[in-house]
Amino acid sequence: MNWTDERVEKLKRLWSEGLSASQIAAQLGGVSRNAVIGKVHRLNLPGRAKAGGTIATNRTAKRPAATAPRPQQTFAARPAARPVARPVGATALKEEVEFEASQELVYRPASNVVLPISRKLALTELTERTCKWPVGDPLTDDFHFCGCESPDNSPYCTYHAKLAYQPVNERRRPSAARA
DNA sequence: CCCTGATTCGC
DNA sequence: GCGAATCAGG
Repeated sequence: MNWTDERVEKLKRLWSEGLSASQIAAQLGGVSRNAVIGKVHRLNLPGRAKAGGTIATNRTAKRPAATAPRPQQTFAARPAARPVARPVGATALKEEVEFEASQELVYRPASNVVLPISRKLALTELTERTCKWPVGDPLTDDFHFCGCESPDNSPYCTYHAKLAYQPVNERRRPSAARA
């Protein structure tokens, strides 16, 4: 992934808006936060006043825009298809089925990934370089695809490619042995 | 430990 | 020029 003019421009914009290097890296896709920081320095962009989350306050016209705090994102999974209760009624299977049916799965992204700003593309707007992660319910008008730039050979943007959802419900399957 | 940006230095 | 490794700090 090379620094095209377009990507450099985006980097400058996001940096001036106060996004962190890791967030910018997630938006650009295909680069690490180190790469972003390195590029910022090579471009001689004004750095942050102090490290560690505090946003710079000085200088001409480089006021960081309101850093819209990223809301704690939670994703309510579509209710899983209710398992069909089979006539083969072993107790274990019944418990399994009831367990599945009672699960209200709530997913949250792993803490070390940054949610990209979805471009909300329609299916027909996708290209080889846009993230194809579906968002929303396909049966509604809100359904779209992430559409962020995806790295080479990846159908998804950096975020969605390594997204590791974890069930908040830690409840174990009845048959699972305690560790 | 999580995160942040800054710096170094081999490539 | 690039960015991983590393450092220093909140």
